[in-house]
Amino acid sequence: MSRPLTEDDLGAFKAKVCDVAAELFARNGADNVSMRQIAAALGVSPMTPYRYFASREDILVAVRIRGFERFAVLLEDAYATTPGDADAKAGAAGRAYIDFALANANTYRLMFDLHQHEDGGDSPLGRAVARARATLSAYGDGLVRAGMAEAEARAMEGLIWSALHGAVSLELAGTTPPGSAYETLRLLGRFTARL
Amino acid sequence: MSRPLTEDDLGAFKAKVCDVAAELFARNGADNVSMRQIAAALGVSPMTPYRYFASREDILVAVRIRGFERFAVLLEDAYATTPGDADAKAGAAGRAYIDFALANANTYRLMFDLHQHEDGGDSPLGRAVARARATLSAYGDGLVRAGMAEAEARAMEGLIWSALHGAVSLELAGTTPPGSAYETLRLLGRFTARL
DNA sequence: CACTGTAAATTTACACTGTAAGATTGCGAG
DNA sequence: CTCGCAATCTTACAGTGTAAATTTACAGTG
Repeated sequence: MSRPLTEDDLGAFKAKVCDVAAELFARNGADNVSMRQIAAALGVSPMTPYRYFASREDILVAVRIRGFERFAVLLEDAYATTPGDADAKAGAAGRAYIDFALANANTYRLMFDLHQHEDGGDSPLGRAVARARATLSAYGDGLVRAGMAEAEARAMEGLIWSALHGAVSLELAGTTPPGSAYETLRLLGRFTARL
Repeated sequence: MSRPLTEDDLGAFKAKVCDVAAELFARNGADNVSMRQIAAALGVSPMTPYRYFASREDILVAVRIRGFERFAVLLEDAYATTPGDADAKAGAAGRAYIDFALANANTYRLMFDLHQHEDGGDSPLGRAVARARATLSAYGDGLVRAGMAEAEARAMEGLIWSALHGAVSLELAGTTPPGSAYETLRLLGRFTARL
């Protein structure tokens, strides 16, 4: 092909790799998708993706970021478009959280995979995670405005996130029966309702 | 070697495989340990473990079971030996939970790996998980005795487990900062304290 | 136009994986 | 001692991620 590689074409190809990889990961689980499969689905030779990504892990990171962004949009929408007080909005966001996780199990697994090596947080991935967390922060802001101490409100966010993530993780791992996550959310709503 | 293979010798070798594998998994992470490494650590040829386990996955399951059993003992001990009311005991069990997860990160990851295929629950693994859950059930029993509806008490257990598992998972994945899990436990204790 | 330098893409190759299949070993029974 | 067979070891294969060598095809020059 041609000599230089436009910044745009470069980005476009990277995006295409992400699309194809995300699709394959979602269908088969990230562990069951090889570089050769991704390349084949792109109609390209096995080594070509390496011009655009340093390694397989790099592609995983890129797809994780996409996942967190899609996730963040869903949570933001649920929170913003649901009428009512902060608790009603938070409940809707909670349901959106669980729905996303259960409907996109493999993507959710990939996003929260425990085997990734943590980076400081000031990375593209870190920022995508922060955005997904932001909806929760909006809820915490409301608590602060209602008079709760800042630290307490942030800890409260942590509890909510932990409970949601724990509930869907246990359900996805088959450790708890189907429907458990919703039950946990229901109980969580009871708690948050009384301050 | 000899002709028959005593039931005991068979079990003894399986146990040795588990010991060695658990050690390697804990040190390097399950993904970074190959059959050949396990065999080498046992001083045996690469295919020998296959006389005792059907597959690599089978060894993972066996090690998972051991993990859950060790975990269950810790939780039971913390609950049983801590003086005070049910909340004090539950708090101690919660601390034991977090300590175990953070101190044995790779083992915990293996135990709660999201990529395992769920079996009905009536398997050796299912029973080991149930035993680890039992301490939580003891707490729920106390709630029932104190007048809470059965279903509500069980859901309460689910919430506690979800919050603990979520908190340590997020911390292990580097998604939340160190110490977050303890903070979540603290807040959880505040809630359970007021019924 | 042919020629050439070079970036992109492909092919080849290597070390490694889980594990199926065949070859070897060494003890117990006859 | 000899034979059978269970336990083990060796070999082999299809697959992996990816490094290195090779081919391809265009932009710019004479």
